[in-house]
Amino acid sequence: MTPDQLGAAVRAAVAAAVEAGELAVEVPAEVAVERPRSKDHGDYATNVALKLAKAAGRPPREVAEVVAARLRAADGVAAVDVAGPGFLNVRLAEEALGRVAVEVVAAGAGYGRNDALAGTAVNVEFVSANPTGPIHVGGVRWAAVGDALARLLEASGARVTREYYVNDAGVQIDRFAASLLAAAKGEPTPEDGYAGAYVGEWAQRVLEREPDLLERADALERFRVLGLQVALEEIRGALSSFGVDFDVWFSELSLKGSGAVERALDRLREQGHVYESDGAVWLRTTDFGDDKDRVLVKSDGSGTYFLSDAAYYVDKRERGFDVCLYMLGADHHGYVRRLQALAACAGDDPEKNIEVLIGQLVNVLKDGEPVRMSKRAGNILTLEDVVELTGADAARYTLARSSTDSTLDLDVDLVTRQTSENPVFYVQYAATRAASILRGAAELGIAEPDPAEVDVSLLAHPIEGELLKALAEFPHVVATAAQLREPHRVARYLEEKVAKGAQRWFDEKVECRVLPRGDDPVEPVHVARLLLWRATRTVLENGLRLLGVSAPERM
RNA sequence: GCCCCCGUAGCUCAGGGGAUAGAGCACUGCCCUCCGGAGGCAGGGGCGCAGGUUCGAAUCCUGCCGGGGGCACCA
Repeated sequence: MTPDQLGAAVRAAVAAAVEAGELAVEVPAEVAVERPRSKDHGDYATNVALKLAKAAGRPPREVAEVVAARLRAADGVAAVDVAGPGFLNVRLAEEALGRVAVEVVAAGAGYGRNDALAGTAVNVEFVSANPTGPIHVGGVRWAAVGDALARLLEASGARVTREYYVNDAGVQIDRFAASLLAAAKGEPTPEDGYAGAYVGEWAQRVLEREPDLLERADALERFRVLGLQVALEEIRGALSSFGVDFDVWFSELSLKGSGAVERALDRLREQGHVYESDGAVWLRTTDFGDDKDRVLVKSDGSGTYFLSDAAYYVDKRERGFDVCLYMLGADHHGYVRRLQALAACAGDDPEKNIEVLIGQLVNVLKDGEPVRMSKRAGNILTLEDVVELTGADAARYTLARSSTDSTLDLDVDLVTRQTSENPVFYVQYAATRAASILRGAAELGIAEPDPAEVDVSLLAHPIEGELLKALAEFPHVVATAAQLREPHRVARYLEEKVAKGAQRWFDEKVECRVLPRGDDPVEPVHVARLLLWRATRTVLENGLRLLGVSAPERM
């Protein structure tokens, strides 16, 4: 029985009590069921009585007794105690716990999914680094977290589009083109130009396409066009080898040709938040909490970057997305309010249609010293560098296992060391161990059982119970992580609950052995444990998949 | 000056109002040594400070202190 299933039973108990006139409250839409820290407090606990006491006008413990009386009759519940200020501590029947393993194996790759976002189209825009150089380590964090979040939203039933906004319209592209041209000619980097070693390499790639380029009058323009192509190929390839594939590469430049800018201006005017002042066209974002109004069209007639933002947002909504998710670095936090105000100015609900997530920066440490990252200076740590140092799995896991609210110290030396100090190895190793045992069973000729025919009440060891409860939490972890946009919750759960539980169980080599020794016969308990190992492997696979990390058969 | 994030164990970090605040690394002592020793168990040590809300605060609110990032008719 999972926490959510028990929650439903608790609600039913409350509803029955209300029906019988024992409680005068509204049945809550959701009740919190969690695993108590102390083993003395049963398998699961709920604070429902504490929450209902005020509305019921009665002491919490009294409410608890009423609910407990009903809950004791629920299927799979062995005992219910009222404890402390009014907690309900529930002990499950062994069989009810064992059924978790059956459910997990029966659901397979689908275990953990939910349909909370069914019918919702979500646009997840992330990375979107300037196409003037390789993806640097800050972008790598978003690649790892953004893709994991996209996977989580999909696991919650959403229709997700991964989108990369290509800033191909600004003066930085002029500088980029000029830098490539200078490098191709063997001239020094122009002032404000890009100076990394990659500039020379990419300039060569452009020349390979059009060898006579340097003699042509439109050389600079060609370097702009072809340089952008080379940059995008590089970026796309690097991200793809990182396991991140975007559905849409959206060109900022294309907004101008498509009429999207005009449509956005029309829509904003219709909503009545556009005005002219000092010869410029402004959007009155202060109507919706921004600290100042923003210019859309400058007094010289050209559009601002914010105008592109507006056109891009309106375009996304026109493409049918219910939720437009933006993942930005901390250096863009000032955009949050104006983007939300923009959505409101367009007549949308800034609480629903737009979400801006801010991720703190990554500090890269090497030899205990911070590594300065700068595209302009060229001393950069790129996505490829990180993958080369750690492997894609370790990098993705490490970057996705911390809250994006925290600045992350990525210690190159530590991540380079491929030891158990890196948590991904711990989790992957548990998955590998599960695979190894399943393989061993196959080699002994023990077939994996039909889940429905296993006597799961044989999984009676306390450590087996702990592991079963850990597996039962997975759907709730997935739903919560998706709802809060916090993929790191999945990683922490895998580490602390599943991998840990599996390792502890494995260590009970005498009492919880899976494979019979020597010529010992295969008994039902062995089969039941085999099922639990399969369930464990399934949750580790499903969880790692959500993070874009592999679950190897062997390491 | 204003805005955003952070402050939890020696270090790196979890903790979406609940019971005795958790992991990993490091340190100390054990266990398994024949399903993979890349493992397990135990111990020491912690919520920046001050108020407030609440039956209950690491969590929510206010102020202060400390660290990081940011303010544009740049892109």
